[in-house]
Amino acid sequence: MNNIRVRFAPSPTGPLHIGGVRTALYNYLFAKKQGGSFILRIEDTDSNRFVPGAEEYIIEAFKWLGLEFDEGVHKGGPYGPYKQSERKEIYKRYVDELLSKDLAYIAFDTPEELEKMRTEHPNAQYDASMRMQMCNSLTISKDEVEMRLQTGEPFVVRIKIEPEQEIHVKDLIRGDIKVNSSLLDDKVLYKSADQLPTYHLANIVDDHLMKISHVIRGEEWLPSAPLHVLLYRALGWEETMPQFAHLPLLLRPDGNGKLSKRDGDRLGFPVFPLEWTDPKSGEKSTGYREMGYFPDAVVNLLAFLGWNPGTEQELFSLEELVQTFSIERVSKSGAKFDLEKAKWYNHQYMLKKSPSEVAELLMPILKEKHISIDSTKLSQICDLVKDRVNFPSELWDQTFFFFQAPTSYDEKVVKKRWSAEMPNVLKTVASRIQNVQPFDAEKLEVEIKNYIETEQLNMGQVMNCLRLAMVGTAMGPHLHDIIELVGKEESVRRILKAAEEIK
RNA sequence: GGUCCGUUCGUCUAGCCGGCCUAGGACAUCAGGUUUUCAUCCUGAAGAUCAGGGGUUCGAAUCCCCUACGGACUACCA
Repeated sequence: MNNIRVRFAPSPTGPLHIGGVRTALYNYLFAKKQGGSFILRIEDTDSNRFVPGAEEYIIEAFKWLGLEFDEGVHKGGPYGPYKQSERKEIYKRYVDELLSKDLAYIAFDTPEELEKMRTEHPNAQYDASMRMQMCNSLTISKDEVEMRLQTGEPFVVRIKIEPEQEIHVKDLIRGDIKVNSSLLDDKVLYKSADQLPTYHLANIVDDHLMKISHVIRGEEWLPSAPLHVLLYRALGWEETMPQFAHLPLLLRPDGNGKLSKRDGDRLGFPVFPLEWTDPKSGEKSTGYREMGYFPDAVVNLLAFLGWNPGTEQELFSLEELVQTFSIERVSKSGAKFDLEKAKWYNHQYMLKKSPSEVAELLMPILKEKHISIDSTKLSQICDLVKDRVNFPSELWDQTFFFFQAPTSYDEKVVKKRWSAEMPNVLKTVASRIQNVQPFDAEKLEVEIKNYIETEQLNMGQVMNCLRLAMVGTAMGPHLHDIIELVGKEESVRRILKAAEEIK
């Protein structure tokens, strides 16, 4: 382990959004490429928004994706605790330090007073130009501050931003960003109500204490990055400040805007890695896992939403991504999620699976239908159809005829291919295949083709009618393979039945 | 409104330290081919005047400026 340390720091306010998963993935790839550490920290400084189950969900999601943390809430580590609500005392120390250094101040303004200030001065913010008109330790006497504190009056601590300073944020993806400090407001760092810091302070303190070397996070944090730089400076940590990289956002597939849960529901793709049931409303949202996406496919497709290797290779395992990833190749503009490409990725990973792995995917569906089958045979079946499906759920539609006889015959195909002599042709085929030894695709093909050719029948017509008998419609893998796997007895039965029933 | 970030085929993007770009690849689309069928697969086509306008230069998608558009942020949320 070297000194590269990155963290993924979600707040447990609900299920993990797929954009968050991508942020975590980029953090992971960045760290692992350099042999660094990947840390999970839970940012639960907003007690009002806590959602039960969210933390467990996050951990399970990464387990499914195969992204393993080196340190974190669920496995500890040398820089714990990794949950901000358990670090109250730590933050308090630094709040006091900022206060004593006069780099922050105590404010007593009520929500109503703040509201009033904002309506009276529409373009104003709580900053150097405004703070002397507000109720805080800068405007009231020391004694009064003391008295208010004694009586337990709620307060917040705000950072005291020095105006007219030029702040530089160095971003690994976007380069140097300059902002004048006058544009920043005196952000709340700490609230007495729950004795917790806000994101900004907790974030800086934790990243410093946990020796985070690189902060890789979503673009929505870019506007507050200058504030963070100022906080590092105020705490005397600017020398060891982590490097920043702000990732482009994941956008909705149609129109513009940030990807949201609603888009997923409307357009039919998941925005969450795993299924999530809202504990309050009971509303259920599907996940990639439940839709039949493979974790390595999700990792692969997410990696390519905003990054590419610069070569023409598009299929990467997690290990290959680790080797190839570089933060410099992350693009600057937002990426729209493309459902079709997502399906294609899943298909590619379906193709990579062995017949027995695909059989494992089909097994639960068969079990549900009370169908039992020899596992070697099932593997053979799956080998025949795996290149025809994107998701495990499509497997049944491609294989049902191996397990049960068709219950109806596709009228279109009947109309196109059937003729008066077909019943007799089928009967002859049925009797001919009785004697095929061994009963395999190769021998069956010879026998059937031989018959069609010597009798000078129409190959397309006979084969399609035979398929109609075996499958019920014009689809599926090579017919001889189907007949072999369905078996002699059942195949003959189906062919004779079709000869009787199709008119 | 203000601040910051962004803008190459429908989508993800390559290219961006200027000439090899008549802008490359992938997904999707369409057309052929393979196949007894459907799917896969193979081949090909169509698809971007590089957001628009000005510069700089012998030469710009690539550098600079302006405009437009999009997004994020603008909470005692993260």
